[in-house]
Amino acid sequence: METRELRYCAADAGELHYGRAAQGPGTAQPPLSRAIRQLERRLGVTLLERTSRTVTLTEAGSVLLREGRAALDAVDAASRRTRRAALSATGHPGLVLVTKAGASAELLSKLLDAYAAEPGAVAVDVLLCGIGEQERLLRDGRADVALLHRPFDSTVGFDAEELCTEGQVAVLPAGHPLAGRAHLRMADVAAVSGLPLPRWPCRDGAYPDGPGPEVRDHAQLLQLIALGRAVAVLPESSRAVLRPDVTAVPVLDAPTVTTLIAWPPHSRSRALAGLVRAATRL
Amino acid sequence: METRELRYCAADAGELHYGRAAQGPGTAQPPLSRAIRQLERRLGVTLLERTSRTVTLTEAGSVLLREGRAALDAVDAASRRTRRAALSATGHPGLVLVTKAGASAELLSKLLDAYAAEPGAVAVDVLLCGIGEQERLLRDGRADVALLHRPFDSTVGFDAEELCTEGQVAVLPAGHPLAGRAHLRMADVAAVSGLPLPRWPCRDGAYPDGPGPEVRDHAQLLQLIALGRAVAVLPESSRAVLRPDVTAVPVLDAPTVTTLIAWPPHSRSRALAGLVRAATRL
DNA sequence: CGGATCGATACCCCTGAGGTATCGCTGCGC
DNA sequence: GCGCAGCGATACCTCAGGGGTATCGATCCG
Repeated sequence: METRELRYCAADAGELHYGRAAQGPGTAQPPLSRAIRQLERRLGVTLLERTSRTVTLTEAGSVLLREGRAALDAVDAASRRTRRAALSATGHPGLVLVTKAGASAELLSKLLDAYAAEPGAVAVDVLLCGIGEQERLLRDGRADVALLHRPFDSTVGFDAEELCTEGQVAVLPAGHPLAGRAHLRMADVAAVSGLPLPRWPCRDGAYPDGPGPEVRDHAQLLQLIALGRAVAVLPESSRAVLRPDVTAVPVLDAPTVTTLIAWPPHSRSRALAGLVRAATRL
Repeated sequence: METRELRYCAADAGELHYGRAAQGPGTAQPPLSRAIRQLERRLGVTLLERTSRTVTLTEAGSVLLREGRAALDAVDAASRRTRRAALSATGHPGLVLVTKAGASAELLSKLLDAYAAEPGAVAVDVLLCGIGEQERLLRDGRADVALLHRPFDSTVGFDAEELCTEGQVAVLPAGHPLAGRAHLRMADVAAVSGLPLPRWPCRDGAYPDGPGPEVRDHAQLLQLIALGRAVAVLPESSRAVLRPDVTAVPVLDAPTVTTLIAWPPHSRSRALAGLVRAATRL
């Protein structure tokens, strides 16, 4: 199987429309149509059920979509990491660390300081990304290492070390009746009428149905909270980055959040090992 | 990057000889030479340092070799799993479980029985493989799930659940002076003169240097022990498969062995989930 | 110094991927 | 009910580029 075929197939299975799908890989509709037909013949499998009006994924097609995307990420990672390995040989041995914007800010700066103080430390580029994007960046080689947060992020498929565990706080508008309490329970937060929990986008960018407002990043979220349109439950450490017009109250029975440092399996870079060592020593 | 280029590159980086490397992917030397040159130009990276007599891997080349092999495995897995998904839709929904020959025999049969008794259980093919091969089989899609043993196998890159933990025993010739002891320590085993620990092959099939005999599987190992040419430290559960001419004595301070069930990340098969559930219930 | 070995190059052939035009089918609207 | 619009499949052409053979040029060995 060639990556071209995988790319075509992924585009088509994603769009379920040959014309639009062809624009992604930058080709025309007939080559795409032929390529998928040929791939189906070679595998002996029907990937797409097509009538002259509609295209639907078969069971096998959805497997190929999922596995194929992972494979394409692996191919991209091979090329990116090779290029970066060559760069680092010529004097620019950098690491790219990715984390969610707004999360673990203090931990991150301590980590960067601690690592920079080590002998042989290399430059670390920090990449701030949106919710759930770390996984992809780590898998396709755009990042070397990530800070993840259990239970929100999955460490599946990566190597990881736990760094710290913390409780969560409810973030409320400053003037809210509950804002004066010493602590809350999840039931209290859930029962706040008029302050629904916000909805975060799924991995495909779509939002689940529900009552809360749609949010995409921390700034949006905090603004909505300050406006009295939402309430959120966040790790304690995010207190450090809260605006003055919102208040944080510990939630005793919220699940604890574990911050981890994660990297692709079989990474054998000395710089990465040093960074992980610095992190676990914090 | 096309898989053809990756295949050529992997072959060449593995052989370090264009002529022989060309035989692997079934082509001639000139196309291979050109393909690698072109890949180098496209990536802007020197992969192989070649004189007119010798070929050596650069740092970047070894990164591409490692990452490229992983990517090729992912592509193979995509094609294999797609084919199997199609088969399972037409009535043959099987799982392939891989484990080291001779290990966890009892646990495995209990697991298979327990799973078979569940409603909706599918056929499970058991694949017995050599040391350290499970990882590869799981990664390239030839197997769906594996029984691994920490600390011998790595679970890096997979999802896993721990099943059980056990101590280890020293396996000695039946007539050996230590065979009568109730228990031993690692120091006792190490001090046994004339009975060195055997050497297992590395992932590339080569053996590390050292005094012990080279072994490749359980049968070989037990025969060597029975002959008085080696001693081994194995998990307790292997007692069940020992020959009568060897004796097992618990080693109190040997590292404990954890048996895990592992599967590729993001597997979403109902059958796999059922098998894992049955395993964790044991 | 000549032969052997190995990677690079030149040259040719031909597969096969891409593009344009068009067909055939289907659902929708008037 | 008929025509039109939208979509995937097909036909046909073009040509880039991958494969093969022969050969060159460099290097190591005897």
